[in-house]
Amino acid sequence: MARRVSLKDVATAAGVSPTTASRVLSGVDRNVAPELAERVQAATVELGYRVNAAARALRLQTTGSIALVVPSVANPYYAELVASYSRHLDAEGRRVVTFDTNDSVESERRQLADMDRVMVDAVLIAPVDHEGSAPAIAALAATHAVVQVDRIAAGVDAPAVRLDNAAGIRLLVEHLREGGRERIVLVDAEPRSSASRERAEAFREVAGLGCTVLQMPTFSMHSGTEAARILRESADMPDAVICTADVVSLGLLTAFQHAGLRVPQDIALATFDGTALSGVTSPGLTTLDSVVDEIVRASLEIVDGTRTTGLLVTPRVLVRESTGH
Amino acid sequence: MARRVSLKDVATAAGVSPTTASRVLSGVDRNVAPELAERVQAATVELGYRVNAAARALRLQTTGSIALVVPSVANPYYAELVASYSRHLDAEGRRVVTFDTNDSVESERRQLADMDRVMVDAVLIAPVDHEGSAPAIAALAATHAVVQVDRIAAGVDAPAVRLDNAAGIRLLVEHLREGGRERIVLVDAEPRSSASRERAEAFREVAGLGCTVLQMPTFSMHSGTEAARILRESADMPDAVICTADVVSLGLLTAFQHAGLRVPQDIALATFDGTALSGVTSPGLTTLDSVVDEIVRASLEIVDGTRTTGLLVTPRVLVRESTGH
DNA sequence: CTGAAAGCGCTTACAG
DNA sequence: CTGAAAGCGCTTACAG
Repeated sequence: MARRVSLKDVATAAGVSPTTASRVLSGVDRNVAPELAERVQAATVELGYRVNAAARALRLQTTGSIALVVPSVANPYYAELVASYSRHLDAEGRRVVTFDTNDSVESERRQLADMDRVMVDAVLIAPVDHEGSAPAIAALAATHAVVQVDRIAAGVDAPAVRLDNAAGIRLLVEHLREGGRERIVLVDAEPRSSASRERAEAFREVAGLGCTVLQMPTFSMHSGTEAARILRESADMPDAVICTADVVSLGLLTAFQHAGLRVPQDIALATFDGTALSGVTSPGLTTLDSVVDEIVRASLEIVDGTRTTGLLVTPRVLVRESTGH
Repeated sequence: MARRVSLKDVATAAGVSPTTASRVLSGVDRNVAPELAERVQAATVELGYRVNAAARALRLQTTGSIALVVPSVANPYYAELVASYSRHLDAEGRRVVTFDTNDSVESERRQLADMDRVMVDAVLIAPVDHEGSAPAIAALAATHAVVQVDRIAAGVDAPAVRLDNAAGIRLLVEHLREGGRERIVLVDAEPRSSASRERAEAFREVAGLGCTVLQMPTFSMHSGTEAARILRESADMPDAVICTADVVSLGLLTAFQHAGLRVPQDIALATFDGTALSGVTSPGLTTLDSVVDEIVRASLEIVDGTRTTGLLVTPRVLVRESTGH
């Protein structure tokens, strides 16, 4: 790869000024003689010219790129979030660049501090830890356009778009009770995120005696199989489980089935994210319907300035076989 | 957000030249009087200065960022690939920006054409389609540093780092035969990628009568449950299945267990990627050991110029309970 | 040890 | 319709 071809090279080859070449290629100013335009196009192809992103961004003061910072792209919920942003932005020639904080406050801090090195117009972030994530996000928000998605960090002055987790818990508990389930366990991650905290609090309020919260280290299939083991070894098995991440539900389900437990006959299982995963297991999993598209839409409106306030999305239950009455 | 604070603002506030301010902040030239350095640091904090990525990249002609273009971050195999690149690059102050082509040649083409708009030093790509992906990748390779990872596109002149898929198939078939399995089915995606083709070809060569290939549209849990349904409805059930993606294996496993089939007693199951997923199911899945780290290491060496040729990684079998003899 | 000046590669207001 | 010139915000070779 020799020195990269610049716009000047193209202009020289086409026998026009860089101004004219730029006008042709950026497609902004259509007032160029057709013949010149053609020569510029030809030279572009001939030389294999590609615009320099840094120069363009420096001049335009905008990049068309948005950063999305999530705890784990391996979590299907966040994978679907990424995919939805891609779809929405692709359609208008913009793009999302994804950063995985690996569920680590330290990694998140490092990557946010490093955000200067990436050209983005805004940063969308799902904070790892309600308190621990706050300083780095607040610092970033002082100089960048920041929107909190799915979760919030304590006291950060940036709009937030997320699910009403407490309402979600109340809806699922209600649904399970209507099916006659009384001994419900909530399986969640350790309450580091705002979302986990809100759910645990709501669950403790609404669930009565015999309802407990089981907190696993992370959202993973492994947490699901571990939770299944713990539940089966406990003195009194619950008659229903709510898992707050589809990937955890999956681990629970395979472990239950491996142990010969029938879902929903022996134990009901409800999940939370509503990713595609929840619909393709056997049996299908009752879940809160996915709000990924609402989150994406509202957060992009904030980025684009057509919306100024955050949004708390109200959940709905999507009933499938796993909680069959 | 008012006008962004520039280096010049910091310099003015600190009463030094932009040259000196730059020397302090870029940390390159330590020959600055301690007192001046201190004033610059103070002004930086005071004003909330953050370097402009575009200006820096334009001047330095390098960004420290690498693009990784994968078919689906929702696939745990690619999620682990992303995570591994992040780990390796983070350690040296560089970063990976991830692009999801959504298993679509059209989306891949669009995003590669759009790569000009993102500042990256190199592009690592796992092509969606052996033939269909070739033109866009070849065009990109003419102007960018490109490395093909995990898969290749036909006739593209860019180094490739990937698993020896044929060898992997041969090893797994051999392992299953040693356990007395004779009627083996290979469950793979439609042979659009180079990897799927290599596997199908190797399987047809090594597997005998009664061994068939079942090709599903995509790598997903849903493909796994569908495959299970198809196999159970077929006239003669196999006694072993090789799934070429862990996420497909997972779908198969839950569907088998839901149907009351025991793994491995009734049917053996081997998988391919060796992601964390394969180790946390019940039973654990026999798999090829993960080669993600080898792929990451070699591909980064190529990017950094300490390696010039591609690499075909030789697989190893990791035996777990799902193929128990 | 410090700073004035050049230049990375674009785009666009301005003059013609 | 076209082009010369300015300037986006940095970094560094050069001169002092």
